[in-house]
Amino acid sequence: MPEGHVVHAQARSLLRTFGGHVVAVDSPQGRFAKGAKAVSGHVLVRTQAYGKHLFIGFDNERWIHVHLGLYGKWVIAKGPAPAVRGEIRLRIVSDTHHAELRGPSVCELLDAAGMQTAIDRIGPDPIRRDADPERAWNRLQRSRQPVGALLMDQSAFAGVGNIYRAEVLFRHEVSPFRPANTVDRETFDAMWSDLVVLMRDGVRRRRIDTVRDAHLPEVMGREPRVDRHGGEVYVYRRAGQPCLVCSSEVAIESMQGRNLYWCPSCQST
DNA sequence: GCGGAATGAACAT
DNA sequence: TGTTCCTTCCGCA
Repeated sequence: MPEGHVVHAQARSLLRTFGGHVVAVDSPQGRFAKGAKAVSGHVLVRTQAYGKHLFIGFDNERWIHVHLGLYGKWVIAKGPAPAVRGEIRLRIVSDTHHAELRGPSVCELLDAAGMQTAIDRIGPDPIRRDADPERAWNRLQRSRQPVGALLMDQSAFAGVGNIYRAEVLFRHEVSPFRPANTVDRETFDAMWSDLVVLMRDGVRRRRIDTVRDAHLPEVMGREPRVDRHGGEVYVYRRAGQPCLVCSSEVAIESMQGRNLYWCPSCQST
C-alpha cells in the first residue's frame, strides 16, 4: 500500500540483500510460475524504481516488473524461507535471506524492450535524479483537470499518491479544485522542489512526514499527530479535525474515486 | 469474529 | 462513475 517512496526503499533493500547473488525464485501461489522459472538460478544484478513501479533485473537480461497496487506487500527477512502461508505470488531466496511478495496488482516478466516500454509510460519521478520536471510542467499547462487529479496521474507525477497529493497542495496553499492550467510556474516549481525533498525524505525514513520540518511557523511546537499510516501530516485522513494552521475543519470529498483531504480555508484558491 | 477502509489503477459501462 | 483485483489492518461488537 505504498506511494513511490516505499517502492524506492524496497528497490534499495532488495538490491542490498540480493544484489550479486544467485537466487532461487518461485511462485508458491502459481500465478507467476513461468516468470519465476525464467529467472530462477540467475544472479539478481540490479533494481530500479520509477514512481510506484519496481523492476528487478537478472543476469539473463530479464526483469521482473512489480506494482503493489493498493494491497501489495513485500517482506524481506534473514534466514531460510519459512513454510508457505497464504498467497505468495513471488518468492526470492538466497543462501542467507528470503523475500515474499503478496497481493501485487502487477507481477510480470519483461525483456529489455518490454521494460523500456513500461518506463516510457511513467512520468517524471521526483525521487529520481534523472527526472525531468519540464514534463510535469507541460502536462500541468495543457490540462484543465483539477490539479488535485493531475497530481495523482502517474504519467504526470510518478510516485505521488493520495498522501503526498493532499500534503503538497496544503503546504503550498493550493486548492485541489483549481484547474491545473491555472497553476503558475512559480507555484509549480515550489511544489516540485517540495515533492523532491518530501519524497526523498520519505525513502530514508520509510514514512511520510510533512509536518516534521514545520514549514510554517504556526505549527512549530505542536504535539505531533501521527496518522496510523505511520507519519505526521497536515490534512491526510484528518477530516473533521481542526487544521493545524488555522483550526478550520479539514474537509473530505471523493475526487475520482479517492478520498481527497484539504483545508477549505487555507486552500481556498 | 466481522465489516469496512486502505498509501492504486485497469477496465467496463 | 462504478467494479474488480485481493491483502492487511483497524474499529467495533
